[in-house]
Amino acid sequence: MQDIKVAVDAVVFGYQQNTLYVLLIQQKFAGQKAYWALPGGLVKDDESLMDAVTRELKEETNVEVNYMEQLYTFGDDLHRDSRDRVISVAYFALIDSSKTNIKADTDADKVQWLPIKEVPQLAFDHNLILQTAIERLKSKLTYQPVGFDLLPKEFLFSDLENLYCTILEKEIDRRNFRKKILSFDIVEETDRFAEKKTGRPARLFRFNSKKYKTLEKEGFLFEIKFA
Amino acid sequence: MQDIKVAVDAVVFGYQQNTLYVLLIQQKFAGQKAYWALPGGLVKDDESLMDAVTRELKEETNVEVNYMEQLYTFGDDLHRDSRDRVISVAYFALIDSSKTNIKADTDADKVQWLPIKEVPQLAFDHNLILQTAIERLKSKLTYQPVGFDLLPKEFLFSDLENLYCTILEKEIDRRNFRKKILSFDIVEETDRFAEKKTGRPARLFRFNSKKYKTLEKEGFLFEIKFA
DNA sequence: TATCTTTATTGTATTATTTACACAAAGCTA
DNA sequence: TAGCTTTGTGTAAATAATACAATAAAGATA
Repeated sequence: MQDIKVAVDAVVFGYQQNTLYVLLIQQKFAGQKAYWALPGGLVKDDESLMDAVTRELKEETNVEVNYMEQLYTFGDDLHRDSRDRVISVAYFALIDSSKTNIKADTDADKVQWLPIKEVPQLAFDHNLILQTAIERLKSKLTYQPVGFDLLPKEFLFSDLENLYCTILEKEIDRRNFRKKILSFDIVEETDRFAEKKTGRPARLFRFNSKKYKTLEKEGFLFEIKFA
Repeated sequence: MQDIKVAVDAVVFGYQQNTLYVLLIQQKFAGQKAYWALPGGLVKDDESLMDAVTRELKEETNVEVNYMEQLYTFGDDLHRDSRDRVISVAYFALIDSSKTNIKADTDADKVQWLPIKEVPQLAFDHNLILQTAIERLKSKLTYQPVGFDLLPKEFLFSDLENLYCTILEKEIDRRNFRKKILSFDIVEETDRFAEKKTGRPARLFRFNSKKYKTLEKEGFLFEIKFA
């Protein structure tokens, strides 16, 4: 008789002002050291993996994401959870964090966005899961238009550019970047402008995901590379 | 108390003479219709996922692979196995099938290589798993040098070219393909030639995986694209 | 109101990469 | 030795990537 438990965990990324954030929770158990951890939990017998992670996210953080995909299943370390044999199917998710109301702290739980550069030691093997997710994000940014899922519906070109610079940790030539993105014909300008304090007003742009899906079916490949 | 079983399944690809094969098994159970299936089985409480799939492969098919990576975890269809709730962590593997002695058929089991174009309806959701693996193979071929794991240590350039044509289902310009591969400097010629019946003798080549790993660390990217 | 500061926007020349394309070389056979 | 078969090779044209700097728009300031 097999005795292995199945959990799901979610790495939810948010982006704001040149900083990439990850969503973490802290559950308080009497007498135990409280580690920050990825949201997640055990899968119920009658729910799909995807439903399980969606439910846990909602329960623990009140967050509903823009984009989610399976990341990797962690089950090679037999003692990744010191109590039982638990394998975790980890998910990778993106959200426009500016529009999200994360759950307020309760007596039992805390929830927060933490810059990925400031993530401390997490529970279980969650640092490894996070690291895997960061690599996935970096590589996905270059071959799928997932960056838009981290931004508001209408955004500035400079925001998009900074998002790429920040996450990929590279310098980008602004002219070439803009030329490249616009050549894909999946980002369109709106007639609105950002409210800013200083400098020339910046136009707001919008990602046309319908158009992207159409082009994708026709064989179009999104791809961003840098020198 | 959770009641979900954890299985592993392996999609093992082999290649020979312009044909991509997958390794399948058939287990005979009294009174049941016998479907072909991917090799795999339940994970033991004290073994890693990777160990489990390696063990099952050895036991069921006697095969040891050149390359293996986790593919995807199938657990969204609650009835993918009609008996119990089972999630399956699927693996993707490559092998030089010419050098492999697969297990001989027994009273209980059959094992065979089947061309992917001739795969019938399989057990459980194994057709879906296979399809996912084929897509992974196609995409990996273009950005990692995994094709070599399907070929003998020493191979003809025309074999490599045909492998790409066959799997990607595309035409390739021989000169440009050769130029591209050689430009990576990870394939070296040997001083040996193939024994052939007809035509100009063809030189044998070898993939230098150490060199590839070195270059990879320095930031080199393998990439093959076609018009 | 002229000037300064700040950020947004745009184009071109150079270089590198990708593509298209055809004929000679080597061995075998008749 | 003529013909068949498969291997092996180079160049020109087209396309894509890169490097690079001046102008536009608005508000702040003198």
